[in-house]
Amino acid sequence: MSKSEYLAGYDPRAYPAVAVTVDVVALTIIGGVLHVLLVERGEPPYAGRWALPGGFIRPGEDLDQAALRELSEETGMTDRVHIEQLASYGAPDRDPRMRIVSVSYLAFAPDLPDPQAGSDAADAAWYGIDNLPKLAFDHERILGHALERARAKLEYTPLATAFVGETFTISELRRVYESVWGVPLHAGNFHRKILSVPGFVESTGETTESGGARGGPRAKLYRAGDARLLHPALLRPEREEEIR
Amino acid sequence: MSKSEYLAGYDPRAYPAVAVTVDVVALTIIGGVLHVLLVERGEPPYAGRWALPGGFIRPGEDLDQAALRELSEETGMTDRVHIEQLASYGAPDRDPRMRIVSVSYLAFAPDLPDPQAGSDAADAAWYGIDNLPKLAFDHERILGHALERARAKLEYTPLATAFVGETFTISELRRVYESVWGVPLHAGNFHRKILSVPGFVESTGETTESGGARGGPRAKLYRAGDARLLHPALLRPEREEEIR
DNA sequence: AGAATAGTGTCTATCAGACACTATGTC
DNA sequence: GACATAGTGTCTGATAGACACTATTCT
Repeated sequence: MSKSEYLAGYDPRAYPAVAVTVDVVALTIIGGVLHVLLVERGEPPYAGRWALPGGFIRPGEDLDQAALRELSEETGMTDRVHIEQLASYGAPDRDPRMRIVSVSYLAFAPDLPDPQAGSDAADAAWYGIDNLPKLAFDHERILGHALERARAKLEYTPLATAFVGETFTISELRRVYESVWGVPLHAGNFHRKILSVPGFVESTGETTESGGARGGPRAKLYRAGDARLLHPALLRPEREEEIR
Repeated sequence: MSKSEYLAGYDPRAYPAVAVTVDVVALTIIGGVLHVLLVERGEPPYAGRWALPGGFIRPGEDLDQAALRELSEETGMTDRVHIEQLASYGAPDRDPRMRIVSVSYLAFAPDLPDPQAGSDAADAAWYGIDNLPKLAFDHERILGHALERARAKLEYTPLATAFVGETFTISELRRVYESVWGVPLHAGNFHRKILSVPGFVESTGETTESGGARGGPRAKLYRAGDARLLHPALLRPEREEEIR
């Protein structure tokens, strides 16, 4: 069959159906450690294995809507949730049931409630990023890509404010960066840097009710500013190993 | 129907089929101007309208493979082509025929041959980025996202070397940046900056056969180095308007 | 000769990071 | 009192960008 015949006669409806799913990498910070939301699968394939929450898109539903729905089914949250699309995965054998193309999403939220298991999941829980179980499908790869994206976006967008409350201190913001990047940052320099980026944070004029748990003065409170990009960016410390 | 019943009974095969396509934003530089590959649609919907090259994924084919196939059908090129995935688009009404989720790809190549129209396309041509026709579907949106991604990736990856030949001069590389970013750059500072980024380019020891068309000394030739990330990055000049 | 280009020298304002220090709070 | 934290001062090395200049090659 020539290329022309192949193309002219190609009709997707003549082939086995393709299904499209969304998989959500939902991140939050618990006790200073980055956590990801996982569900324990109740049905084959991979029954009993942990996986990213996700599911099939429904008729009339846009991809973003599907991701937000899947997330709210597990967490109940729809407010103050930042969600954005990541990559899509379509290896022919990535799901043993049928051809499935999955669109992955990244979500961030502050102090999330305990997750609720959906009916297709036996359980749902937040897992510390350094304490992950083996995941179903190609979800480890998806999670890896999502983490790298999250780390990079902290550098040049005000994304970190999505991990904290409506108002926050500079130290709280610093702990977000430290948790996601996994490196300690210099408190003094970080403080100055944040305040020097136009539109990143704006002062509320208030301070915390009391000092820190282990002492220290009351900290000034800030809220997210109107910047969509940070300029100059907050660059991660040198990562020589990633360059080549 | 409760959430549980809905989820437990949900079977994608019970719903109208979803089709998955790939759409490729292929960029090259012709005469110092960034160009994008477009095809003129031969069949409804949008017959006669220009669109991004693309098509349905085939059984057994990964997404990346599908994108490369679509690109080679129009250009005949498979070598020295950089291709990478961008976003996916799945608005329920983005194609009038049926539910179609499209995965977009970005491709770059140097001095491409004239495009060949596939049988599903009436024509194929390179369009200057400032001289585009009205596009079919949501392809203007896809193209906009692709351009922004390409511009950003020039900053922190050696992607520019994908637009030039195997060996190139620093000036050729500068013209890539100027074409894609659409701004003039300072030749002297650019030169020094490129050579200061470890692994971006490496000298071949050769020079051009002759000086430039309008005079000037022979330029040293370089080839792409082994860096995957540029550090420090080559930042675009200030873009105040994009920050908020 | 005149013009354009390759490549280098140099200066300045800015910035990241190191270090130090004060003030304020908790235990 | 001991200790941790918030926030600021200051210094240094690196860098981006402006400007200048020389050498080379084309028309």
